[in-house]
Amino acid sequence: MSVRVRMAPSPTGALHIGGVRTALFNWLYARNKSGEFLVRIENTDTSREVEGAVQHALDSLAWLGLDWDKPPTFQLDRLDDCRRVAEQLVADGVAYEDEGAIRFRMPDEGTTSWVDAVRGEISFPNESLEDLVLVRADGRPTYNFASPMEDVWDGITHVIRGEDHVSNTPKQINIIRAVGAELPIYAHVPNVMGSDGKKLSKRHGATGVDELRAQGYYAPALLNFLALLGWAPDGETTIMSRDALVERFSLEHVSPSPSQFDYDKLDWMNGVYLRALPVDEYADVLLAYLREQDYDWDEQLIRAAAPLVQEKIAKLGEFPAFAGFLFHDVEASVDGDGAVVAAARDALAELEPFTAEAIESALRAVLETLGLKPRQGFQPIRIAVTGSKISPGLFESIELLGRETTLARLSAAA
RNA sequence: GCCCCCAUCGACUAGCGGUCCAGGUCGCGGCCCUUUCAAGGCCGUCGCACGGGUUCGAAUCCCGUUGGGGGCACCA
Repeated sequence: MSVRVRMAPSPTGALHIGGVRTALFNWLYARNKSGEFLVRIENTDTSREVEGAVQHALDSLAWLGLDWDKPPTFQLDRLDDCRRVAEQLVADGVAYEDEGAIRFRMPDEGTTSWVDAVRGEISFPNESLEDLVLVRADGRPTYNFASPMEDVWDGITHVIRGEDHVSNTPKQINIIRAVGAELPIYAHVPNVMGSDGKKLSKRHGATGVDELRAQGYYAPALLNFLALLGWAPDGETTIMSRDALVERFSLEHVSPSPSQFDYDKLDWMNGVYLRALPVDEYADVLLAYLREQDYDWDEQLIRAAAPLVQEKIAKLGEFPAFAGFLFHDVEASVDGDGAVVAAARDALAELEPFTAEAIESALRAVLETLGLKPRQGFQPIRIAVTGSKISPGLFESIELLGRETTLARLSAAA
């Protein structure tokens, strides 16, 4: 039988890091097995639904390059089917009415167990299973009823989900058995924790895919990083393309224990991906990011600045602060006495050609004349021109800025 | 409280009884390079939670302790 998996977000907010990681594992498994990856929206709790959350989740998946094979389905659409099954279960004597709701009669003795694809055998004593509400008094099915039924109807072969669902599994297994359907294989993947080992939350930093995107993380890098959270193909390989990830992914190598989200490592990996891009492509990515963030800066200048920053910044979001001086005025400031700055201005005033190479020679000559070491001499010039102690290469920056602006800033500082 | 699960450097992990006085990556420290910041190069630091077994032999298997996580809704 061909593999079919699904991700099942509830539309209650932005897609969370843990949620995409689970989606990613589903997707990788499906692609690895040449199976299908479905998206199902679990929206039976209408009261908690957030406007636009569905589209938001789909956008996040698409941004990461996770494609789905059929139009997304909605749990609420199967309300009638669920009710019908519940009534049948009542007729069969395995469910009963209780204050307007329908409850499923869980077995009282023995155990319910399954072989989890990532954790091995898991067993629950049936006496710990409460009789479960299948259909609420208002007629809406509950999650623990609708979810397994949809898995059955959709022909889901592998239920790959977060470990918070482990304790739901014995309940769902009993329901599926009661309707006489075949059980899927279950795989419970570990949770993603914050840097202190506690549940990932706002205080750890960005927790939504949209936030990560806004900070300038590059989708392929994030994908790679997320895949390595709780999974590793071997002990050596860390940088893997989408295709390599698909080719090597397996449930057996998914770790059963929770892992911490390490922003430092993500930053490093993002830098690795960004630096590896051909310059043109890097410029495209940078430009697209800035437009997405509503910067209306000149395209040609952005493209020209791209090579100056590619090796310097790990996240696209650093660009405005790092190279913004090319696009807007800076506050005039001096570091020490203005002598070098004034001398630099004079040296550049008539310089031809106004290229990085020529600028470097001219400025080095200035330092030589003044008896300054590069470290001492270039810093005041950098601060005058860029408004910051940290910047892209000075000479290239000056060339890009142009003579007029450069001289104006040097004069203002001197 | 009850139920389930997990346990290798600070972090992500490799390891599925001998090839491990434990390997890779991030981070961290040092040095080199250097116009700042990065990047890069070299070197280094740090770990099998603890206690019992099993075995000729255990990071690897079993039991317990401790610690951590998840769950106990007419939420998903």
